[in-house]
Amino acid sequence: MNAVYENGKILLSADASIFNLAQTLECGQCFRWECAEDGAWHGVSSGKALRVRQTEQQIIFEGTTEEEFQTFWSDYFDLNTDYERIHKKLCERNAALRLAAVSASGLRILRQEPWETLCSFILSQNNNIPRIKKIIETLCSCFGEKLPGGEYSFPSAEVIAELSEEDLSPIKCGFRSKYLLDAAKKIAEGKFDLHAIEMMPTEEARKMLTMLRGVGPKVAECVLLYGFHRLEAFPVDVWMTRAMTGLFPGESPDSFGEYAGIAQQYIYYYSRLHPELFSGDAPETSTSKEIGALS
DNA sequence: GTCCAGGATCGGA
DNA sequence: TCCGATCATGGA
Repeated sequence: MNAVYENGKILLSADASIFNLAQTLECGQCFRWECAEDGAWHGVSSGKALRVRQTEQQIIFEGTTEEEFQTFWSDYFDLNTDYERIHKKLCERNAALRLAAVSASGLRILRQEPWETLCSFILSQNNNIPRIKKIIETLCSCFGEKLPGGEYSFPSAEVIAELSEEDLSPIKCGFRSKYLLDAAKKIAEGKFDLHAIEMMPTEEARKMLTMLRGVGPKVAECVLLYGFHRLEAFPVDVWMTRAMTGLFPGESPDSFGEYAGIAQQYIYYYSRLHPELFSGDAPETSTSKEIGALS
């Protein structure tokens, strides 16, 4: 993708069918992006704040520099991966996956910071997205560092490791606080090397992550996919279970191949877009008939 | 009041 | 190995 620097902004030529901000930032992979009334998205990652918005032909990045864009945001938004090719490949699998894929063709898997991703998905268990976002926002404003623009960074493992359950009570994360503290202490004390996951085969990385308390199969898959960009990871939550039953009856999650994680995001996005189709007592609609006709 | 949410853990069958 | 209860919290 072609990016030019102009008047303090980065202008990236991109069609929404290839890079769609709303699809990317609202698909449940990240929790620190908010859309303002003017349509611009505001977010923070690795202690850097950004405003970004989408027009007909462009993605416009503001509040960053050319240097920071090239060395950080370009990687964060995974601009060097050819999603057009992957999307096409997944569309060829079958009609059900094509249905999901076309609903989210501009979705990209962000390359998020592993520690923040681990914490976020520990906090996600048995919880809903609006509340997860609220908890993380409060965690950052209470214990993160204030950035020049007034935003807060995500607190490091070392900072959280020094806290008690009582210290964490304002963030109202309930029973998850002990999991958060346990992970922070193990990592801060060097008993768990999160950085080492980067070099591990995915299967070994899975086992390693689930050794942390509060990290089961689902959370581990999310950390692998969103924090370590293992595109073969395939998280299954209650939404995915319903969507799999409806769209891919009898099929195993590991039948989706090397880009299973992206397929999973298409399916997840599609199921959230049409919750009525997978609720069990769905009324008969043209789309549900279409789904029924697939199998 | 009940049910549910990007689940994991625990004890008992 | 499998299954159900339980875990905080808040919105629907």
